[in-house]
Formats: sequence, C-alpha cells, structure tokens
Amino acid sequence: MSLPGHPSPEDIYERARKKIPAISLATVYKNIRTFLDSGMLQEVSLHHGSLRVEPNHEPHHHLVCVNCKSITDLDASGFDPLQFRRGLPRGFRVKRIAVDILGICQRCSSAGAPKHR
Amino acid sequence: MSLPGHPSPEDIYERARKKIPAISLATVYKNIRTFLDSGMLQEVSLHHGSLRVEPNHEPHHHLVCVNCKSITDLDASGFDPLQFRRGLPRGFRVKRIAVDILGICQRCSSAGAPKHR
DNA sequence: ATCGCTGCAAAACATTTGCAGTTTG
DNA sequence: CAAACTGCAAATGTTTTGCAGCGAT
Repeated sequence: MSLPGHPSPEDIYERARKKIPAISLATVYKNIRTFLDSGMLQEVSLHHGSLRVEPNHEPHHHLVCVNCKSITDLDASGFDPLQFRRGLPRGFRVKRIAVDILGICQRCSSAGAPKHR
Repeated sequence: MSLPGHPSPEDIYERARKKIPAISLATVYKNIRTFLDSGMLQEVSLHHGSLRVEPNHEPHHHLVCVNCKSITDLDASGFDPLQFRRGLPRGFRVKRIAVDILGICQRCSSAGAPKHR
C-alpha cells in the first residue's frame, strides 16, 4: 500500500524483501490474490487470461463481467469524450478513451455461478 | 474480423484453421501483433506485461501511455458515473467503472522514444 | 535473388499450485 | 492441535523468437 503508483507483483516483491528478506515471490502472488479477491486491492485492468482483440472501431464501451470475464459491447452514442480533455497533463496525446463497466453479469448472478478460472 | 465479440488468439486460431488447416498458432500471434501495431486491431484492455495493482480507491481515471505503459491517476471529481446506468442490460450488477485514457505521454512524444518491449 | 511470411520447436515470461514445514492463536 | 501461511520447485498458460524453408515478386 505504501508503494506509489500501480506496482507490479515484482515491485511488491522487491519492496517486501526489504522488510522480510526471505519472502518468496510465490507468497507475494498468493497475498496479492487474496487481497484482490477480498476487494482490498483492484487490478488496473482486468486480466482476461489471454489477449482479447477488438475489431469494433465504433465508439462503444465495454460491459465486463469480473466473474466470467465476458465482454459485451455497449453503444457509446451520447457519450462525450470531451469531458475528459480537461485536467490532462501537458503533452499527453489522447488516442482513445476506453470505458469499462465492471460488474457481475446476469448469468453469473443467477445460480451458483462458479468462479471462472 | 468476421468473428463476433472479442476473440482470443486461440479463437482466431480455431477459426483460421477452417480455411487454412495447416496454419500455426505462432503465425496467428504474429499477425495479431502486426495488426495491433498498425492500429487495424485494438486490445480490449492494454496488456501491461504483468499484473498492476491499484491501491487507490478514490474515484479516478487512468492516463495510460500505450508506448511505455506508464499509468497516471487522474482525479475523477466532476465525473458522473450515472450517465452509464442507462442502456445496461437487465441483471448486470455494476461494481465499478474504469475509464482509461489511452495515448502517448509527454516523455514518449519527445525524442525518439523507443518502443517499450 | 530477395524479401516477407510460414511452421515448428524452443524459449521466455507471468502466474498458480502441490507439498511439506512453520507459525499462530 | 487446528488453521492459516510460507518457501520451494514444478506445473500451467500465454506470448515471443530463432531458424530454416517456401512463395511471390
């Protein structure tokens, strides 16, 4: 938590070693997973297990199920990307804006949907 | 391109095999990379190389450099998540909304910043 | 003849898991 | 003592790479 920015497991490992020199990378991964599962930490972008390709160039958002990792497109007409232009640091050239709405899909809500993985 | 949704390399491989039975998975990966680099395809969420952890629970957006993969937090006050509540499919339980502003950061713009990776 | 694309196999990573030993309460 | 946590090493899964061959220009 004391690390700045958005550390990787390796970053956390390096940091942890300063206090607990014998700690292993596996333990770091195990603890990160525990924290992610508990919601104490989040992932910067959801890990789908493998690369997912986006052929749809129309402006749209993604509805992502954090349980089964399904991705559904959501029309983005009426969405104003300009609202984000304010407050950007100088020199940052915006290419596109990705909006991911994370949650639990209908299918996973109903029934005892097993954790996908 | 003809595949629905957001196919994985494996999906594309399966599909390609129907037309070109001898094609290899490596070729599929190579071509996906070419298309990604050319902008013909996009990644659903940017691949950072490894998991990135998010300790910041305050509402904020991410400024992501698609070149060096750096992540910067951007305050999200004044941002109205309710605008996304409309048009959601029934039964989808929203947990959080992630806004990633993808582009090229200042540092990478200036000078011949080498492609990270 | 050259250049680019391919398959194959191996490498390189990132992440998880089994297991046996420790620690904690 | 039971439950939770750890290190290690091995397994898994994804993606990249080296290389030799093949095809088109």
